[in-house]
Amino acid sequence: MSLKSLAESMGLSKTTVSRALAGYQDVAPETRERVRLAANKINYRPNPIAQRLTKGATDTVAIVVPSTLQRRYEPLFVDLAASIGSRLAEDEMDLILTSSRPGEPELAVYQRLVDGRRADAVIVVRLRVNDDRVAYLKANKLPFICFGRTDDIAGVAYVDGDGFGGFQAATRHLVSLGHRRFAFLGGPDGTFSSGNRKGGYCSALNESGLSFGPMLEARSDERSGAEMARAALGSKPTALVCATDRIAFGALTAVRDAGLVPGVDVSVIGHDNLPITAYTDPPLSTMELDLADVGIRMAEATLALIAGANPEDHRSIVKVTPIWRASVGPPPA
Amino acid sequence: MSLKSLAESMGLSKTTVSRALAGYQDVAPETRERVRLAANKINYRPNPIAQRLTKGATDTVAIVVPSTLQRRYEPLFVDLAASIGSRLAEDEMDLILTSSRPGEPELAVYQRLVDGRRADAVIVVRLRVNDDRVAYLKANKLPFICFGRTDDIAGVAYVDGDGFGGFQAATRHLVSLGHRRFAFLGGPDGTFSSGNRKGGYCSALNESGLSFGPMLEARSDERSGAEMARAALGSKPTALVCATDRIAFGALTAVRDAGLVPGVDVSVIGHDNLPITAYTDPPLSTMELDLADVGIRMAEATLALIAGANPEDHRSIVKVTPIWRASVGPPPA
DNA sequence: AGCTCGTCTCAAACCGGTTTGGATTCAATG
DNA sequence: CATTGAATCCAAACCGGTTTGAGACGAGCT
Repeated sequence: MSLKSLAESMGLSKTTVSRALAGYQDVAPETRERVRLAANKINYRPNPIAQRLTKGATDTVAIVVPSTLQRRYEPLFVDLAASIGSRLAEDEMDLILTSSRPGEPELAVYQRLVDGRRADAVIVVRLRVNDDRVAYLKANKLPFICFGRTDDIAGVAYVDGDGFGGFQAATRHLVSLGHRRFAFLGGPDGTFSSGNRKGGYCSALNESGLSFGPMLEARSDERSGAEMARAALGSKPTALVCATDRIAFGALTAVRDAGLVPGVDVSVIGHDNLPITAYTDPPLSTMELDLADVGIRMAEATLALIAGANPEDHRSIVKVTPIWRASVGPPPA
Repeated sequence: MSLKSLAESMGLSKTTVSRALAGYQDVAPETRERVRLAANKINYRPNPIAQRLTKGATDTVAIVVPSTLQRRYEPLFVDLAASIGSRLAEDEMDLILTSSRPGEPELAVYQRLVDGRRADAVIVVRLRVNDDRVAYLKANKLPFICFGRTDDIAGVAYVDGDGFGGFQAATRHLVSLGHRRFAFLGGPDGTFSSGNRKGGYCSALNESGLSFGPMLEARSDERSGAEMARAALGSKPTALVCATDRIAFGALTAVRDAGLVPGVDVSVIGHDNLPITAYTDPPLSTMELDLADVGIRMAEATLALIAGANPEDHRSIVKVTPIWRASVGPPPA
């Protein structure tokens, strides 16, 4: 079971057995092979805890579930986490999932991670424009990587979807279909992604000389989507560009409630390509970001950071692809 | 930083400092207090890895993301995991998220956990009637707890939603509304939860002397829900009882595609109370299971198991509450 | 004074690995 | 034959804690 007992049973020292298994050259090839066979036979695996103690590392990366006051519901979070985790596992690293206790501020989780020395690096999601978590981690020199960007990106590594490009392309397409009156329904004010998506939206309207129309911001759930849509419909837009699918779901409801037909009277597009988008009435246009790809990139960047890489060398922007469905059509005549 | 340096800086031995912080009585009260203050001042935290090494435990619980060949999308998984994790954190335990690598059988993940000695206990979700993971964990004596039940529950601990009770109550209600022709759209054949829900459905129909109607089983996603509904509509049911919300979403689409009005011509009910259910057209009736509660129960059971408790003493069934919305109404005249 | 007992403290061993710095053996070299 | 050096192997130290077993000291008792 233990290195010691294995060594004793072979009449060798712990040192030799350890080095044999690690493949060092200063062990006779014949001995190396003998040790390997014996280790294999009893299915020996070095105790990871002991290895970590000597290495002085935890071989662990933490990902923090964003806390929301309400229900946490983050449908795509697992996809991302699972992808990160399975890439990390290839390097014998564990991914731990941490979340704030009820009522506890989110930053407290990061504090626990820092001074409990429970992880070699942290993954931060749902970035805000001005993010205290980023500042805290930077100050405490714990390597971290963001899913999403933030305002002060000096010295930070990130992987992000190209929200700007996605929303720009989508909005251009709506313009080309003939839409002239738009509204943007965004996520929470401070989140970077929502601002970024809004940027792409504005940019496309700008180049066509069209006015931005109402640009609202609230929570990124269905309820808030419905409320924003209700407010926006006052200015008779023919297209609602929504920062997330959940907002778009709410918008669909509001459009119907106003006696209008989504996809005919008012076009709606979201972002995330949740599986259900293909099954709403009408099916929702949306944008897709390959989270498996994002996860792998994040995991690899994390490994590099732990190895001492410069965070600024580990940034990437992943393409966002619009998916057109019946919730978008030409504006009514 | 380390116990040793703290001890030296105070002119005490490691032993005394360690015992003082642990609150042993054989340290002079005055010394104990002095040590506590000094430790506090430099914000000392014992290195968890070192503690684990002596304790011979990993202080870690693993939860395995169920692998599906397709996209993993498990919208409520995070809610459960976050709840488990935050309860475990209160006892200084970490929750690690593991998932199979692409193409790897799910059981391999459990094997890695067992012989890599990376966790003190495992959480198993998405139980199958006949579950090789359960058998494997039992055989290898790694404590585990299931979210859901399985066929051979001897020696296993579980927390599960009362799918039987929920579907029974819901079906009774449909009967009382006047429905007489039903269909059940289930999840994958081998999953316990789907079978259990079907059981509740059958039981309610049985007691009213009604026939079960078509009972289908396939994947629990929207697409498969649509296909099953299409097939079931052949026998002109007035109510579709669906094992999950995602199946129900697909069913709503199929009903509309057949030129029928959901909630008027055909009632539909799902299970999970995904946030979007309140925003479909019509809003979807569903059933709710309090996952925060489930998570806490599971975490506490896990802690007990690790402490050596008998698994069979740690089983609970959590209430499932139907939520009635416009997708359910009386049958057409 | 000699003994016992309680109180407080600490050196050393241990957990299970890795790494350092020899030690031993033997063949090749001068 | 003495030296050098390569090839092997290993004892001991280390990572940072916890626990065991014992020692030092003073008070209380005979």
